[in-house]
Amino acid sequence: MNITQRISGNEGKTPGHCVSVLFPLPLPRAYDYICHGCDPPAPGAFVRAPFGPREAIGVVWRSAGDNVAPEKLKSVAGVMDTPPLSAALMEFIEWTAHYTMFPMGAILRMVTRVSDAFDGPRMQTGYIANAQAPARMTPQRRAVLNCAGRQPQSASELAAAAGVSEGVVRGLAKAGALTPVDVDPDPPFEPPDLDRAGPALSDDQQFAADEINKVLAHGGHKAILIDGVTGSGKTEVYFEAAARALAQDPSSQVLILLPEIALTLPFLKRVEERFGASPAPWHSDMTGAQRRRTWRRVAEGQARLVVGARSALFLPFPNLRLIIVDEEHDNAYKQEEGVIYHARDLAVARGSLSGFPVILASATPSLETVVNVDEGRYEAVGLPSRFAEASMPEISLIDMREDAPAAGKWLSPSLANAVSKNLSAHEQSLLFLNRRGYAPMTLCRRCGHKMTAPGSDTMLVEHRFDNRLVCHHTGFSMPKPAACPECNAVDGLTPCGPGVERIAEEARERWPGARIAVLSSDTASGPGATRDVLDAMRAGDIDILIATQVAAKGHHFPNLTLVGVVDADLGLAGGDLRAAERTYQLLSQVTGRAGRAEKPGRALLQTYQPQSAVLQALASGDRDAFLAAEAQGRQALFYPPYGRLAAVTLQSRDEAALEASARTLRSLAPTADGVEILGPARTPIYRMRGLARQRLLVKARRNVHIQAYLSDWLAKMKKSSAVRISVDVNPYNFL
DNA sequence: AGCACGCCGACT
DNA sequence: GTCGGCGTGCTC
Repeated sequence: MNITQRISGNEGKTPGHCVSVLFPLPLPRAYDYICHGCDPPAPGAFVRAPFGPREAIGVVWRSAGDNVAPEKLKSVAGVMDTPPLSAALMEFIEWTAHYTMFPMGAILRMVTRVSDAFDGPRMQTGYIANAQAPARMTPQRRAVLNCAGRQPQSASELAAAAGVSEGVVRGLAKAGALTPVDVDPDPPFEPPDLDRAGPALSDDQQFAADEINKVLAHGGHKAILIDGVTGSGKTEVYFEAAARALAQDPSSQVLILLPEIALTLPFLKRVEERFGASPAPWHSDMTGAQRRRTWRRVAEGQARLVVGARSALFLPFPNLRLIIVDEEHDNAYKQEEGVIYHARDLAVARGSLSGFPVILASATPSLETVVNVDEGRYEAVGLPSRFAEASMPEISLIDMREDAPAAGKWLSPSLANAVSKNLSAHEQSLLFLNRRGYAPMTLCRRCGHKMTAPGSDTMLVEHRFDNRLVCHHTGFSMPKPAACPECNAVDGLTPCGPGVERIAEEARERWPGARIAVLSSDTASGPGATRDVLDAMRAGDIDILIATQVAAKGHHFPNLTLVGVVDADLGLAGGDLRAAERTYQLLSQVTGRAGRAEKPGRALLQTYQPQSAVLQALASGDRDAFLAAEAQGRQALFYPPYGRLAAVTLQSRDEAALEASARTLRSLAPTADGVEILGPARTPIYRMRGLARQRLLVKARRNVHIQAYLSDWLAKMKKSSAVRISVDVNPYNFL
């Protein structure tokens, strides 16, 4: 991504006792206020200010907003004691707003979202031991006193530890035998231990770490790719970089970004082992209190090492000095709801704005990143070999046209034989199919009706485990009906195609004695069950694991020697510009699960298009040739990263109005050098939740400021509430 | 995002 | 005659 697209100067000088305040609301600019008497708070300060009929919390912004008659200005109501936002973060907010074309306040809202961060620390009462014995001693009281120490514990903690009720604790406090103290409900994070030596590194790892150290020592911004196959030890290398960045400055902070799904307890444990302290976590299923703790401690600069999912980019770091983006190619970094952004791209922008390095790590780097390396904008260090002599799996293709499964079955004879052999050798197999549920489509044998979600052109997927039909796009679900809702034929509804549950059914039939488990993100019994399956797999208590991509990300199974990909062509079907690249990345990651130190693994890919470039590249292991061919194809068409792309999507309940608006919008498009408009066309999934959608694509040369073009264009369109228009700069999802 | 204002349907 | 539905528009 190109970060030379700077924000046009907003150089307005703030008048003496005026400040402008940006609110975390979807508003494009700041509003001006007076500070009567008091010194105006500095930019970055959190303030309360009247806003319309209510009061809101906002941030003092650098420049005054547009001119409003001074007598109309309201007064700032008060300054919060929350630490102010750093100038670097404010600049990042402005840059992100311009880049994504979302209002500045909407970006600030991502920083502020932590609901009760402003309530301040509501102190809790903790108890510590003192020398005074209570007048009356009881066994319960003795138990509590034995548990109390110099570290304050809450009444409930002490009571639980002593196995008594809280009343006993309170009684002791009243009797003076326990001293109550105020305890911050958000305990500080343990500081990382920077004197702790890291693990011994291999020669390759040491070389890579040294190269990165040179960049860190030099200072300033640089993006560095750590390019290494699965198991080559990228993590240890970037841990060294994190340690170095933390040691350079006692207040510096480091952020490790992971795709949500890879942010697991085992990863946090690895960080803890390396740094002797658990990092501050940030991910979507933290409780309100956990989020507040991380947010506050980051804002204070107390949390120095943060491990988080993409939204951690918007934590209020006062002195962020390094970002590491692990699995940088992962499309989960693209936020598709609310403010649409790509966390990898924003991470690089953040580093560029603040002058610190950004490390990208991947075994299958994105074409964007590879091209940035080739063109000299990014550095790269390679980790060519697997650590501990583990070898790469041998990958072969199964041509399904010649090696066809029996009718109603999905496993070819070759793949089935390979699994059988593995079973008798007491080695584990993984059957991979990136499709949740039992069957991806349900249709009526009598009338041909396809089951779709209400108001949507999305297929309902049968989940036999809980006997429901589920929409994977809208979240809609219903019990599987007995009769076709269209023609009322009983027993006409037929599951079509395979999902993991159906492959499991076939496997259980075929290998009745084998220990078989299914793993997908919606495993009915919840996330605990997922962990149990993963543990069982690692422990060797499962013979055949049938899984979606959840098993591909960040897990290592030591006794897994065979990976069978049930449908290697699946990801190619949609045909968007990144389909081949995505397929390569996913299948390369899955097949990389096979193999261990002493014995190379095997991977078999079932395909109907064995000649396709992706599958040939996977079979030959020639990643760089594949990337080169892919790059050439994109370059010829000026597709990203050789050109810019933006999607303009219109949506409405009213199809006629939608079509008319789309045509009008098209006709208003300014002609500009190096800009091409494609469409309008219906989106591939035309209706979603009752809204019909049309899309225009803007394809521009790299030197075009596509945001400026888009805002000129969209400003000409009078906005209506019936047809909503949204922009996605650099889209990844074309559904 | 809230919250008020405003203009059309079914109630005491 | 009023209560209230949520479309539209503003917030220094």
